[in-house]
Amino acid sequence: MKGHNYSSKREAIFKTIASTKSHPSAAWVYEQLKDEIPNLSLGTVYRNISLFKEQGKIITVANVNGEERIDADTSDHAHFVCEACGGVYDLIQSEQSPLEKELSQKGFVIKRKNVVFHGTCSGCTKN
Amino acid sequence: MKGHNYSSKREAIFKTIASTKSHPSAAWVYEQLKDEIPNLSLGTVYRNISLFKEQGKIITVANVNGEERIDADTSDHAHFVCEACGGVYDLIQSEQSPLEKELSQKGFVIKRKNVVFHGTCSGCTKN
DNA sequence: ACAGAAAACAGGAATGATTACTGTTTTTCA
DNA sequence: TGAAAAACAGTAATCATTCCTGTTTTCTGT
Repeated sequence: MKGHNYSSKREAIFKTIASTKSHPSAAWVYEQLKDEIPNLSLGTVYRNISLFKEQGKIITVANVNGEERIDADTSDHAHFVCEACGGVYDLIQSEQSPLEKELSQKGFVIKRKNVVFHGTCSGCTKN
Repeated sequence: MKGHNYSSKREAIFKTIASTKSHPSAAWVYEQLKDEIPNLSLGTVYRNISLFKEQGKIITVANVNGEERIDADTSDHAHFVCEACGGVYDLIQSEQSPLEKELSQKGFVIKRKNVVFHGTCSGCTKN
C-alpha cells in the first residue's frame, strides 16, 4: 500500500515542514535535514512532498523564483511574497467571496483557494 | 535604450498574448506564431514576455504543471485553474479586503494581489 | 535615404528545479 | 524470522527557462 507506511525519513521530513513558518522549498527542507540524516537524498524529499500533497497534508502556496514553496498549515489563509528577499509570510484570511457560490452554481468544483499578495515586506522596504 | 524599441516580432508576440483569453504559456505563444514567423526563436518569446512583465503590460497569473501562465489583462480579477485540463479561466474579482490596509500599516508595499481558485472546471466535472 | 550604433534576434548551449530509474535497504506482517 | 512490499540513495534524465555569441533589424543623426 503505497504511501501508507511509516518511514523514519518520511516522518523527519514532515516534522521539518510542519515546524517552520518559512513556507519552505524542497531544497530548504533537504538542507535542514542533511546534517541530522547524512545519507538523505534530495529525491526522497521531493517524493515525500509529492505524497504529502496527494494526502492533503500540505499545500503549495507560491512559486518564488522558480521554486515551489509549501505549507503544512492547510487552513484557509492568505500569503505575502516579498519580491526582494523571497520571504513568504502568513496573513489572516478574511474574505469570503460571492465568487465561490457563483462558481459552484456553474459546475466548477473548488478544491482550494489561493490568495497571494506580491510586493516588498516591511524589512526590505526599510533598506 | 533597452526595451523601448519597436520590433516586428515583439509586436506579434504581444498581440498574440493580448488577443487570447487562454492565459497562455511561453510555449503556447511560440506555437501560435511559428507558422506565421518561421524563424521565430523560443528564446525571443521568453525574452519579450520577461520584458512585458517589467513594463507591467502583462502579469503572471499561475503556474500550471510547471509552466508559467500569463495574462495581458492586468486589471484586478481572479482566476480559476482546472487541475484536470490545465485550463485557466477569468473570474470577476470582487473582494477588497481589510488585509490590504493592514499590510500597508505594517510597512508592506503591495504591488499585486493574486487570487487563484484550484479545482475542476464544469467541462471536466461532467466527464 | 544612408551609415554607424544600439537593440533585438536565432540557434544552440547551459542552468536549475523536478522527476524517473535501478539496484539496495527498511519496513511490514504473516 | 523471512520473504514481499515499500521506501530509499544516487545518479541520470527531463523540461522550462535563461544565457551566450555571432548575425540581423531598428534607430538616429546627417
